Amino acid sequence: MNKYTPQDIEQSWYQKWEDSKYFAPSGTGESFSIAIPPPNVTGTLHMGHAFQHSLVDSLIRYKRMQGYNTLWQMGTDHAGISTQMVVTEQLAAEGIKPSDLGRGAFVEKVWDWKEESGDTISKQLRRLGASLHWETERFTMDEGLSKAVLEVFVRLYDEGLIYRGKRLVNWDPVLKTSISDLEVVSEEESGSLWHFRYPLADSPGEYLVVATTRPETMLGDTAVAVNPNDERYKHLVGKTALLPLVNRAIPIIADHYVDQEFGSGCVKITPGHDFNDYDIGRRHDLEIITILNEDASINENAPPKYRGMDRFEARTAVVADLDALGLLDKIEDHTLAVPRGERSGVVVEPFLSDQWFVDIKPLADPAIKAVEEGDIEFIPKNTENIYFAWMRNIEDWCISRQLWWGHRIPAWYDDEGNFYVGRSESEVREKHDLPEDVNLEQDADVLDTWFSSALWTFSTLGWPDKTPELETFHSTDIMITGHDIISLWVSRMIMMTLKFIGEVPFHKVYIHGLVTDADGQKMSKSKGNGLDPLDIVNGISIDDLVAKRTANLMQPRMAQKIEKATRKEYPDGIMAFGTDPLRFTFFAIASRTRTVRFDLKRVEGYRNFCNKLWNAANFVMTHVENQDEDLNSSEIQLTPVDEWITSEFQNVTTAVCFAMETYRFDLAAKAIYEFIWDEFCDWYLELSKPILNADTISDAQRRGTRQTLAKTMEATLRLAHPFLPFLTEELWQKLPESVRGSGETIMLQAYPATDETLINQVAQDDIAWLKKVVSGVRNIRGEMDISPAKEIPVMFANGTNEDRERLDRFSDLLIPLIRPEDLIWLEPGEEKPLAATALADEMEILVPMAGLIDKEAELARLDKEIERKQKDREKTEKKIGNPNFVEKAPEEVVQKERDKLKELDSALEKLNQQRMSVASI
RNA sequence: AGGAAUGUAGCUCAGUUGGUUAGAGCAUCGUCUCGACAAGGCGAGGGUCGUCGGUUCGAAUCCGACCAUUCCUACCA
Repeated sequence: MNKYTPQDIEQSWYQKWEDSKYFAPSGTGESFSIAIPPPNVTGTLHMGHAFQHSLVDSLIRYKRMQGYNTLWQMGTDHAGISTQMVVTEQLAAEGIKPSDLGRGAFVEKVWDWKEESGDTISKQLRRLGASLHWETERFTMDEGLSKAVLEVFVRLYDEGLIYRGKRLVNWDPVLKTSISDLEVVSEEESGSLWHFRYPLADSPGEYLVVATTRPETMLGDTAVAVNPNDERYKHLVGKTALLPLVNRAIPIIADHYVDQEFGSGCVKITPGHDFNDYDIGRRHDLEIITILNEDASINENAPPKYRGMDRFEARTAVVADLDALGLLDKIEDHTLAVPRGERSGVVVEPFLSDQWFVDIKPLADPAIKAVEEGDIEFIPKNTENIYFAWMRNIEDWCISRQLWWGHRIPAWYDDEGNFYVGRSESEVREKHDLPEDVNLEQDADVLDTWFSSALWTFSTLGWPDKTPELETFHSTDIMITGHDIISLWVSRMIMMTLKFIGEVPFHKVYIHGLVTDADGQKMSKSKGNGLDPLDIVNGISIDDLVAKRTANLMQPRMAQKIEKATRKEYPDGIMAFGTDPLRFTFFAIASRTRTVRFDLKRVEGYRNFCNKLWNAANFVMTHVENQDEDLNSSEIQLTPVDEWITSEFQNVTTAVCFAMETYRFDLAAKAIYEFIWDEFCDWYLELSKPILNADTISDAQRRGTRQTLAKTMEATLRLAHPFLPFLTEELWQKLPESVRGSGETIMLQAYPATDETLINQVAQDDIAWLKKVVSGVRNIRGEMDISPAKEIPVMFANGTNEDRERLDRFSDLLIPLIRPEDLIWLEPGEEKPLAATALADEMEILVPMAGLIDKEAELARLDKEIERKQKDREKTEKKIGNPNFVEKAPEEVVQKERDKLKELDSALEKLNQQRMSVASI
């Protein structure tokens, strides 16, 4: 076998698995299903996706091998805003505006783009080894899912849970659509606080001072508010101010919302352009004036001078004009949270418009209850707080978007502005008895993408039809996603699924941490610190990486900085690590923390681990190839070494299964790593060599070890398969059929299960003893700088009968590991030579000093050991000396301490004696 | 402002229901080409478990306060 090169072995297996339809549900056994959090159909895979889907894939493979009827349902969503943006930008590059094309042609273009780029993400998922069921792949805009969306909309409307209304919404003036609260990101930015003087209408010369961060909105002011308890302004409540520039008389009102401490204590009220002001406006029945157009330019409700100006242009003009009138009191520096559209990056405006809403309370209440009562369990538990916090303060959901790409709202308007909701125009006509000569126009808006995603678990299974798939696989078992998705999607799925299916969409929600770079920084395009998972799999040159990170930047001036940082961090680019090492890294870092730092050093470490497994398999192969006679023989005798590794295999199997049942992917990975490297490779393979090679070993024992070697290797590959699918398949296929059976693929073999009868404490104790002896000698060699090649005399003294018996029994195994000149058992009373000493419990291991050992070095080594034991002894003695401890602690704990003290005393005595004799030279 | 989380070796993290000599990987130091593996073997060093209190016979683990860091929600116009 040649070197481990992941690229060579990973490419072909996936194709074979998929062609053989191994990912499809088996149709037998208890069902286990997971719905993929639908990636954007035109998007690309980022580290978060790769992390998430690796976790899911391990679970699915684990359950599939355990015999469950598994379904990992594939699908993508249409990502309304971002997809429309991408296509709009592409058209802009050709000098085409969407309005030039018209709605129908534009939507055609989007479908073209979907066809063109839609398989990127699928290819990427395949490269990661994701065992998704592709044959039933769904898309939120496909016919079936669109039917589900229609059905849900109409039913909710008929029940009065969807309504249309004029409300203040977050408005993106570039995309010219409403967006949800969750699509708005507010970050602190430095700005100014302008203080303006508003003259009082009835008292010439007197004025109020109001402060604002958005001067241009004053054009839409309809009141000034003060706190009712504010002594400074009490006398003004009920009076009128004269709005400068506009010359509108506006009332001075009292409202508890006003903070007396902030600014002047007077607040200008603009109900048309501020959410808080809107609420105040409703409380006080104020006029609502909209002064902006859809693109955030000033409209005809403002004085002629400002009409047509952009909002920021108007800001400057308003400030200048007020200053000229002597009404600018002062300007202060002020940091404020500026709301920007997540997609467009522009400042979002509160904007009054006609929108469709879901009356959310009736849906939210049962959804809250489902989690409270444990029908849905969040993992880790505390992430349910995010859910509860959102759900308990939930506001009606604005579901309409002023876009062309998406599910068009199924409402039709007649010429009088009456609207009718139904599954189609003809249904509407029939239902409302509208003859053909009544003109009907469908609502131009589309639905929020999350409206269709909310139906995901059941719409992908065929709803509204009653399909066998729905029957078998719903509710799904678990949803694995990030914490930012809880409000966006998880909550909406729970609400919609409870409403329409009457069951939960999933029983568990596993929330994974956010993948950051090695410094804990969120990966982002603008920071230029993002990694493409496939670049780690396939490798990338430094020039390509720099090009990728600096292309299409929103702030092109960052390019230089990004390039410098990138060249510093990856001077040679990224080497091709392969999928398995990348996946294993994801499992290893999937602990219960909020953020997981991703460090390529870890991938390198797990690549080394894969290499280790590869080489171990290589070794096993040389001992099982063409050995069918031995492998098939029933005349075998198992040595304690074989019984021990078999016993250890049961332990690791228990640990991995427990970890998977509790979604501790990190602990599963750790258990596998330690078993393979620290037990199987470091000890078992080494111990098997003398058995397989020595003449003194019986044929039956040799066969026993050969079979154990083969069986353990084969079972270990199955144990590791959900985590390292490609490597394990490759190695498993190489094993002879007499070892692995005649199955076609490892991914459909049975997952190992613990066999309690194979746990062998005696064998484990034997090997623990053997390890102690070997480690003792190795320690002396290492500390004394004795070459491993040099054969040294090794003596044993003061041992028990059991020690002596074990020494006899295991000397053949010990010899190759410790390379002694000879092994000598000293009888009690027999004189001990001056020697370096190690202890294996009671037994002393002696390496005579003559010509080998440096006196000072040995004294130092002994002192270190004595000091360590002395410290431990003091602690133990103190415990036992405490009458409260002896009285109150459980008997077994006290006894343990007593035994420990005895052992330490005996060890110390030996070490001190040894020290004296060495010192006396 | 409200809510939450985290603080363990130089770095990144494990540490189940309180009882281990507090562990691992990476990094560091020493050493070795011994027929699976230098992407390796063997050996070693490195920690007052953020600080101070409390509960307990016993605390990294439970409770409180404080300090530090991070995130989320709502924002003061």
